[in-house]
Amino acid sequence: MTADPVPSRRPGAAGDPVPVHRPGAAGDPVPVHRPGATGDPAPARRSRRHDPGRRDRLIDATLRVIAERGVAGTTHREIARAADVPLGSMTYHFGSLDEVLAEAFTRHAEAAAKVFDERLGAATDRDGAIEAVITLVRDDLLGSPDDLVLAVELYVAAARNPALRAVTQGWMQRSRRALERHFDPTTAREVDALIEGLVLHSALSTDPMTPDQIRHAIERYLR
Amino acid sequence: MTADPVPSRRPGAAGDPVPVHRPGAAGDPVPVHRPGATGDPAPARRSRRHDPGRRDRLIDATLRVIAERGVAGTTHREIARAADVPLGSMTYHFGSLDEVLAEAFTRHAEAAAKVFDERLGAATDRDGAIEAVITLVRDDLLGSPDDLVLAVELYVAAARNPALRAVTQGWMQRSRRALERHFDPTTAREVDALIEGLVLHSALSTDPMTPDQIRHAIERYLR
DNA sequence: TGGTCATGCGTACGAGCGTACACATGATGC
DNA sequence: GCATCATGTGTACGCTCGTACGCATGACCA
Repeated sequence: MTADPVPSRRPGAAGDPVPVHRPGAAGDPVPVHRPGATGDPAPARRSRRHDPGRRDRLIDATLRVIAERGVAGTTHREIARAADVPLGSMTYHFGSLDEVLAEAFTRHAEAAAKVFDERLGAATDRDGAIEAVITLVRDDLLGSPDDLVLAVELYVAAARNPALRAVTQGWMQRSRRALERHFDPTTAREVDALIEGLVLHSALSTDPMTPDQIRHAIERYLR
Repeated sequence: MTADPVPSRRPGAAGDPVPVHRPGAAGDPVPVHRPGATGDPAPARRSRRHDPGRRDRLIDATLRVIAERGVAGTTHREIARAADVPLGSMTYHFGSLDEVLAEAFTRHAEAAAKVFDERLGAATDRDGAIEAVITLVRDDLLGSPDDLVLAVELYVAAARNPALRAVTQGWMQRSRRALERHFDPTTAREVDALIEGLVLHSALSTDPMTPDQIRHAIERYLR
């Protein structure tokens, strides 16, 4: 865990997006993966060269590992195992573990913000916006426990790592901005905080709030 | 990080509270500590036997380390260094690192709940209770950033560790109970969540809420 | 005061980590 | 079809971790 200078070596020194590799065949999902039905011993020697989209799959795998084992349990080896790629592939695609984490969290925050935008963008009046907020919390946020764990993990990681703090900031800003399309800035900020609290409490409570209770809390505040 | 069976060896096998050691001299704070003003080389050989209260100081040191480096950066060695005791002392007083963490968090939650009780216990009517909540959030929770970090760290640790989850549960329950002395259960729960969200947002925002904004949010909800 | 033994400490071990880097590999240009 | 060399992998290194355990130490009893 070091966020020092020098993003590390890596082939494509100057800023090209994907590490290197040429265009090649079209990017079908999961190019090779598990051999199919082989005996357990002898892990087999698969041709795995030229796998475009591997970097993306690595980030997906990272999010899965974080949700399952927490940031503390997220290692190069664990991610590589989850994505079924060799360990060396990690240092090839990413300069450091911090870089992987930051990119994974960025992607997650991006996706979450998108849901926020969509839900609230569909509303045309204030009542619709209130319904949208309720749906958002009840179905999207509380509906996927993995996302919830990811959020908490992101919070605590952000408390320590400035690069991640920027991600958290951006996320918060975007959700607040979405709320401001329907409510005044003060209300937006307060509702945002309320949502945060409701989600967190529900996530950690053995006696989680019911959908009706969620609805009640939000309506009480907004009406 | 293993929470398996067998709490480990340790001298006082059957359940005695403090590890072992006889009564001895009265428990003054910080029995020995740093030599005073010695040259850096040669760490000196201090007599350190018979140090009652060391276990307590280790837990205090643990909380300091967690606040400073996070749960992930909290190791036997780091705690021992912070408390200025030898590494071996850790395994002598605690069966495992998990045990240290659980005990530290329990103490922290206990202290936090006490503040909650005191603030709300002093209130005699509903308006007083609302003022108490505002003071609590503004001065006690947001006033000490360390506590705030500890809270978030506890949350994420609890998501993974069942023993810690009990601590979090107890804490939440106690703060809600305190609120219920002045508000109906539904309101109590919702206010509790609101507080959580306000604190979290303020903690992570580069643009933290002002005391007035805190007051506004709570009053809006409760009046 | 001197012997005894519970108390507390120094040190070492095996495991797992992030990262570096030499080399195998197979797509590309002739 | 073959030589070439960028692309991707296997492996090893140095480090820190949690934990175990043999032995030094000094408080207590006679």
